[in-house]
Amino acid sequence: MPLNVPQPGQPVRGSKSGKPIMALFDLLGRSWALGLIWQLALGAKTFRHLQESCEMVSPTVLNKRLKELTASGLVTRGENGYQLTATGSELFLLLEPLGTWSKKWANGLSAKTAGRPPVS
Amino acid sequence: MPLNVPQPGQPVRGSKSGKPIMALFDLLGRSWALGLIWQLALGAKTFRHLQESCEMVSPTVLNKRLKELTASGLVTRGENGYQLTATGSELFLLLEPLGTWSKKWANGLSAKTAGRPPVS
DNA sequence: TACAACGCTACATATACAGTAGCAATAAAC
DNA sequence: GTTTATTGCTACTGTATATGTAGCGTTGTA
Repeated sequence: MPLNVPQPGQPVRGSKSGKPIMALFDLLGRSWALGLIWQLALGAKTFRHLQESCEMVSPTVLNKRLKELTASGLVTRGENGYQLTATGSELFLLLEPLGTWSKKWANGLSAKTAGRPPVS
Repeated sequence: MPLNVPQPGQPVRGSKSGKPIMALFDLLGRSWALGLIWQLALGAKTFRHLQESCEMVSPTVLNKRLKELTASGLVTRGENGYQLTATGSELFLLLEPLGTWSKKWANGLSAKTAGRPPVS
């Protein structure tokens, strides 16, 4: 079972060039990768706890993602389970603004689809 | 062919709650979604031009992603082809920092794997 | 020695994506 | 008016990726 972690410098899914941003997008563009980082940012969690907080993730994929994220230096394994590395936390800081943005986005969308006025 | 666009408020892949951030992660965590936004941020492009700049995307998926992103209000179709909406550009602004971060990340990784010192 | 929690692995099934071919529509050129 | 070119797709097949469920081996606890 090859791990096939997208690594900057070599071709990745969606790019022959291997530009870092493409490698990153490949890594993050896999099911539950972003969600995992989000969950782990809340604190260290065990494998089973991650399964619970991510209700719909299969152990197969969870294990795969964790290995990939570990190989990419974003996640590590401490005493309390899996947790973000310094690099991982750094990435999370960049992702964090998406949280509030997504709420605005949600309001705008529901306003369109349901005819409700947007909440500012 | 149902479109199945992740929409905040209803269950999405990876979350029964339908929290906006989860819907967003579902949307962005599909192959080429992030890459497309990145490409379109450089300017409006036609379907074929997108195919070229995204060398490894199949027309099937490209069409699907474009429809999803359009339904999500991030992309629209103008005279010069597909382009980001105001909302889409807003999202891109949040994603942009990932570009420079990914380079640092790449350096850190190659330093580990190849024994080279990290470039600061 | 029973029990419970943990970190997985195995397997079957379903969904998503890649890769290639080609069609219908539009436009311009001959 | 019929070639030729470009565009925006759709259809189809094969492969990769993800889900869903069951359960094994290990570790700790009582």
